[in-house]
Amino acid sequence: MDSENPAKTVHQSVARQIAELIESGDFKKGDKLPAERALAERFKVSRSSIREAIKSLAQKNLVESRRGDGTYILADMDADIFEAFTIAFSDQKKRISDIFQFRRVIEPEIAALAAASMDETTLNRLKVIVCDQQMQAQNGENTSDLDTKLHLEIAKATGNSIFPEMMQALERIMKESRSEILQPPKRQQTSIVAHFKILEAFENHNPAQAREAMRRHIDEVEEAATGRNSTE
Amino acid sequence: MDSENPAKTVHQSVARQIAELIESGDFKKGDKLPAERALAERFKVSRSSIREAIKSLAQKNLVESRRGDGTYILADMDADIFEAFTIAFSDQKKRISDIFQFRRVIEPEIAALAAASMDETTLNRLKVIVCDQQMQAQNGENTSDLDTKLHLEIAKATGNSIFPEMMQALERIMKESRSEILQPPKRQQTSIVAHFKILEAFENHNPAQAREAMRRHIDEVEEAATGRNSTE
DNA sequence: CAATGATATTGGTCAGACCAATTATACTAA
DNA sequence: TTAGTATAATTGGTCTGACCAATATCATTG
Repeated sequence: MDSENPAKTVHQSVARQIAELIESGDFKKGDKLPAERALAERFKVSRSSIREAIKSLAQKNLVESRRGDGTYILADMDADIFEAFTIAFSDQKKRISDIFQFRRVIEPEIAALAAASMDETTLNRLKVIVCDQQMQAQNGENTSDLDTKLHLEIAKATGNSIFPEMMQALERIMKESRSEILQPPKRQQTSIVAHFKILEAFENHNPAQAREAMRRHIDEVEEAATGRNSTE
Repeated sequence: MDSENPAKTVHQSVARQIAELIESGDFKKGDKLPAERALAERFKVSRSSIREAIKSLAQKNLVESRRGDGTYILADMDADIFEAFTIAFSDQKKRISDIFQFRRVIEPEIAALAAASMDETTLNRLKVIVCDQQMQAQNGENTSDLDTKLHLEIAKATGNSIFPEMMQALERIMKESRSEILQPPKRQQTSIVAHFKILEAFENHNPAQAREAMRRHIDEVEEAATGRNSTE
């Protein structure tokens, strides 16, 4: 990944060297790092560069500086360091969880409202979408577009134009957060099963059932998105 | 969250100021930030501090520095969310009943989330707002601005920035859609009483209570707005 | 032994200089 | 005129060395 690249700036190089020192066990969690001036001499660079390097590490929550005291190592750099260096977007992670919290609030209610005012033609349209999805999935294609479309159509089914428009806004936000979750086939199938359950609730004109089915669906999707591996 | 803390270092303060500049629209996405030397002069701090501030913003993927070129604004995440909702909402005028249906779905949940994560300083801020509202009402003034502010602050208290951004966008379309509902004094008082009940739920850290209090409040407001009596 | 106060050490900030990459400008040649 | 090129100006990256402010250390004192 990034363990072998030129490190085009000095502080990047230093940050990596410090991380390696920690990783190699020379320094461990809770220890105090050498003073900035000492590190500067040791690495033959200026104190500014040391400071910039430390700042990078601090931003990733790997170390913490205390004025007048020293800089301390927060994390044990086994798996942690890999995570910190590859993720590098703790804000992005927060954003994604925010999005799902929002969806968890809004979408079950949307499903309930849709169930309450569901008519046959609308239901048929939804069925077509899910069936297409099922077929695409069987062909190994990516079904995320249809997934988006389904959620949007459900929002439209509420009869309240605010809901679909909000869904589209949400879609835009998710795209910009570039989470772009590549669903493995198994996840896609799980998702489709959930969709059928939601359709079932619609067919029954049962808002409570729809709400619950959608809630579970969102939870499942979040689980898949937030990285709970998806190994097979 | 972090909008109100001392900023105990210079670069933290500067980073926040720059972030605010971006948020306020003085600088927008894709723009080039002023040169470090210019920023240093503008904020009356050394270039080192500017650099440290920019470094923390860069780590959050808010800006990106290119040597020999400049520092560019990648995104203001919250502005993106607000924009997405604004675009989605601003198509046409919404029916008032749709707006209230939407609020009935979203705001009780927001209140519940806020109650769950309520801290004392936030609660105090809310109390100040409602108290001001009470006083203004007694003077016969219109309190709708404070009302808006309260609902927004509650959304912020969830800690999820999507909610407040959405509320602001919603506020905009409400302003467009409604013909300036002049709340009669009696209605204002009813509203304020409801606000106090919501605060009570917050004080108890009771999400269910907060949800229910907000739900009733929205219903009352809708009743007033859609003209359902408000007789005396 | 506990409280106190001087001193040393540390991270934070500042100033000014130079380096290196990029852009903008002016000039030359086709 | 236009294309290409050398040159200057601007920008972020690095360095140096100094001082500030918070903290820790330790000798002094009661």
